[in-house]
Amino acid sequence: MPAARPPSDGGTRDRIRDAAVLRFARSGFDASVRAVAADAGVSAALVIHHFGSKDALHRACDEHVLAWIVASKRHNMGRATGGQLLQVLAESDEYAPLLGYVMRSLQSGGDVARAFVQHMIDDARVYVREAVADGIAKPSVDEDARARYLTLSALGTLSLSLTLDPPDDPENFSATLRTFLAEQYLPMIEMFAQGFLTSRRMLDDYLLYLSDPPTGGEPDDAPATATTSEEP
Amino acid sequence: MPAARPPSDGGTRDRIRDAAVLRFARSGFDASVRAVAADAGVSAALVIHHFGSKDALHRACDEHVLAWIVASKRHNMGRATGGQLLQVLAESDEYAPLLGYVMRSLQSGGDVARAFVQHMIDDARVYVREAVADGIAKPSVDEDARARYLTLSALGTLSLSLTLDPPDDPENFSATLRTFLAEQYLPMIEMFAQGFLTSRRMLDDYLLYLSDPPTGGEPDDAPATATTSEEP
DNA sequence: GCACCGACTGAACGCGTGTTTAGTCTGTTG
DNA sequence: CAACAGACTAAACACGCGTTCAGTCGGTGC
Repeated sequence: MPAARPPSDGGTRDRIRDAAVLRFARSGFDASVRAVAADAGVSAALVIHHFGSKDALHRACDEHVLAWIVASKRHNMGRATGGQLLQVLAESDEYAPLLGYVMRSLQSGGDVARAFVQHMIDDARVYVREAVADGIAKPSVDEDARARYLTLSALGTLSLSLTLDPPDDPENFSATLRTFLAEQYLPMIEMFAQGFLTSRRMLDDYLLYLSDPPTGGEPDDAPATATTSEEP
Repeated sequence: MPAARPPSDGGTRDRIRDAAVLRFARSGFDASVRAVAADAGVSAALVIHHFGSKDALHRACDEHVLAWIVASKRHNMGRATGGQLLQVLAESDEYAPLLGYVMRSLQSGGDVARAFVQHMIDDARVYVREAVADGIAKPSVDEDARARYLTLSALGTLSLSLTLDPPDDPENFSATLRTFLAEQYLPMIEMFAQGFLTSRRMLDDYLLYLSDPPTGGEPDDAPATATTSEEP
């Protein structure tokens, strides 16, 4: 007979899954089944009974978090521009632990990481296109590549920053994100606003180089009359 | 009696350490002591005999890789600009596995990761300062923050990219890095050359906001007379 | 010769892991 | 009531791990 636990709160299986998401976010995916079980207030055997194996539990957590990502994106659509999406999500204390799970996945790879990043890239593509149409952002030679780079860069910088000095309180993702932005927002926006180089020369040289590759097949547009440019 | 192994090549301890660096780079730091021992052609007990514990072996690998970083930086100084440092290092097949080790550390955190990143930041500071002095790069409001951001951004993007789709052959870092650059070089240099936004407005607004914070203590320079700017 | 020492090994120990087993309890269904 | 089903657990199992133990080898100093 279990002691001081609500006899039927909303499905023991879900409670175990939620506890697992939280524990994985806190301690990484090496956390033991027994630790998850203890968090959920059940025995380790019951975890296996409900999910079959630890791997299957991991997959169930992935699916749950992934479903949440899709749902919350649909809900928050239009409420924030691309750059502030994470911030808006993190503000909600309810969803913060789920973002912790996503950050863990980002460090470990796997399907959630890929799917999450792909969603972010798709969003970025939309936001960037709108920004270009509104005259806020400069156009790019390859919009898809830029959206991908911007996303990988933002998430990679955040992930590496968190890995290098882990936050004191991984639970409160909102505070963690604020700390990160307080450090990186200035150089980031400076880069966005004015770039880094004083001239377009390097870019133009590389574009020329692309249109006249030194080896392999020919490109798909320019007739390529210029060489790799050596005059000033 | 050991069978077909050179009786004295250069110290068994060093051979074990080198094997460990390689194995950790390939399989991560969860690789077992027995696996390292098998790679080195010795027994697991001998590994412990020489290093005391697996943790100590890990630390020895860290120190070795760290020492290599310092030495090779000293050697390669001036041979490459900041952005191409990694590329130059990766070209040398001899050092490629060590870079694999560094990338693993970047994903796992710890002292090597911090020290490596700090070295890269220090280098970036120098290179950026020279670039600004030569008129190649635009000056920044906070040069240190920019050097830090540029480094974290570059390494974070690379690390995340490698985590999301791990290379087929983690051994030769050179090919891996070429693949990465082939995908990301264009949007990267585009960002460096022209930035992203069409106007400095967001940056200037943020600078004004910094000089007149809405709460807490006052800043250290401007007398802060402007509000948070709402006119065009 | 003989004692000593460090390199080195195979076998074992202790522990934590994921998983299985056997069984108890509770609610439902005939 | 009897029979079944599923939630749930304590105990055990099998395994891989880092580490320890007891002992063998080969070289060196006396």
